[in-house]
This record gives sequence, structure tokens and C-alpha cells, in this order.
Amino acid sequence: MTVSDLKQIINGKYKMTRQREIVFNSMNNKPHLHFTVEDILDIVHEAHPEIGVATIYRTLQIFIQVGIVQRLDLLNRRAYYEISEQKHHHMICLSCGAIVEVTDEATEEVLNMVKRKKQVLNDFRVVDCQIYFYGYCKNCQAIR
Amino acid sequence: MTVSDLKQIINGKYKMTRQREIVFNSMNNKPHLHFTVEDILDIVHEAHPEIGVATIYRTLQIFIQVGIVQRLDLLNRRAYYEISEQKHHHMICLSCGAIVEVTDEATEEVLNMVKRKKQVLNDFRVVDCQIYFYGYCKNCQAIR
DNA sequence: GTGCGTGCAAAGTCTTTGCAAACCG
DNA sequence: CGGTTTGCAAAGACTTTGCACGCAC
Repeated sequence: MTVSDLKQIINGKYKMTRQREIVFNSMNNKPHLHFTVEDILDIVHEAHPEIGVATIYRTLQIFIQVGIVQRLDLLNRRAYYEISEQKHHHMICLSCGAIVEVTDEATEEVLNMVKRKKQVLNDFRVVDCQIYFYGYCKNCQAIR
Repeated sequence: MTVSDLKQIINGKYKMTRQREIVFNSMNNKPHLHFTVEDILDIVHEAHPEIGVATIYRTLQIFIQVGIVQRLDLLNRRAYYEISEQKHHHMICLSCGAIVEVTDEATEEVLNMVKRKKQVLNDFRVVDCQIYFYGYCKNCQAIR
């Protein structure tokens, strides 16, 4: 996703500001995919120390609202944010907390499985599905 | 699950106290299955107003550690707790926040699906899987 | 120019911690 | 009786909010 994609998505609803572009780039340019607010702040502050936390939070809310960012709530009090390009799920290491992405191939099948349970479908209209896998990453397996 | 089950599970590792039994009962006796700490405190305070929040938090941590309670982190800053009798997943209403249980019939299949992806398995040893469905409950569908 | 967006600091919400007293085994 | 556990209040971590100023459109 590029900055001009961002502008297109945001505009109309919100103004495109310097800060929003900076936050977007901080998340978009890094291979490290899941960011806490602190992570983002650190990256942003390297070049732009004047930007405040509140701006990060407010920007993330907007990005979530327009659908370019997804928020993860893991077994942890702090939220993680990621740019949501394509559907995927997450594996969380119970030992070190590492988060690994799993590309989506399960959702469709799971959703169908749920739909087969007629009464669930009648009561609840499902629009999305998130799967979290818990286990141990390669590194932590080696240590044990 | 009964109080004597609880005693068996807890003893050895921890003492069985009046407060722990009260917290357990508050969660076990109610049809309302997902509790915030505030929910639990309200129920507990009906008969035992002297019990403090810290006790609830510490008790829940122990219950989680021994495996009788599961913590849910939803799209929301506050944690939910539930007595985990049998494996199940959750549907969350994006409109009103209602949480509905979905009995498990998906996990096995999902885990197998993941295991088929050899490289994932090699890197990560999966021990559990939680599925969250997001959508709209019957009530909120009607309102719209 | 107007109103949305920002930075700062203060306030808010949920959770954890320190400590003396109380309690379980 | 000795080490856990509790209740209280204070501290901590993360997030939100109020307000005056600044900037995008």
C-alpha cells in the first residue's frame, strides 16, 4: 500500500496531514509487522520528535475506521496494530510473546462450518473471523 | 464443575480460602458466562462487600494458572473471564458488544489445516487455537 | 478563513503492588 | 505457628480528553 492509496482512502472523510503520513510510513516501511503504540512512537520520533502520543492514538483510530489498520488484542494488556493488507491470522508464542502471521486459508472453511450450524446463522450475522494460534516458536522450543 | 473439584485442583499449589470459593461460585452459578472483573465484584459484593478488587484479580490469575478459567481479550480494553469447562469459541457483536459462545467443532479441523502447512509446523508448535467471530447479533440486526 | 487536527498535560480506566493484619493447614 | 492470602490504598501501565494553537482544504 502506498501513500497515495492512503490519501485516496482517507480523503473526503478526513484531512490528509503530515502526521498521518508519517505514522502510516512508520508502519508500512518496516518488516516488523505488529506495532505497539510505543513501537510506532519510537520510529516516528527518530525523525519527528515533536509528534505526540495522542496523535498516534487518534491516527490509529482513524486508520482502523477506514479499514487500513487492524488492532490485535492478545493475551496482554497492550494493543498491537498492523496495516491490514491481506487477510491473515496470528500465532502467539506462549513463552516469548512473539507474534507470527499465518496467511489465511482457514477462514472460508471455518465460516462455512459455522454456517452449517443453522441456528447460529439465524441469530448472528458473521462478517469476520479471527483465528489465534497459541504455541511455542522455534526458538523457545529449542531452549526448553 | 463443583467446589470440591476446585479444591482438588487448587490444593497443593495454593490454599483454599473463603474468598476463592466465593469468586468461583460467583462465576460458576450464573448463566451469564463472560465476566469482567467489575461483574464479578458486583456479584461477590452482594453478600460479601468486604472483598476487594485485588483479591479478584489475584484469584483469577491463580484460576487461570491452574486452568479452570480462561481470559478473553476482545476488541476492548477490559478483559473478560470465564470458567473453561469445554472448548468453545466466541462471537462478538460489533454493535452492542454481546458475546455469544460457539461450541467447538472447528478447532480440530483448523489445526489440521495448519498442520498441513509443513513449514508452519516446523517453526511453531501449536498447542491451542481460539477463534473469534465478529458480526451482528439478532437484536442489533433488527434495530438497523 | 473555517473547522479539523495537533501537542501538551491532565484525567481516566483497568490492573498491579506494598504492607500490615488475618487466615489456612 | 509460619507462610499465604487478604484488604486497603497507592502506584503503574496504557489510553483518552480538554484546550489553545496550527494547519489543510
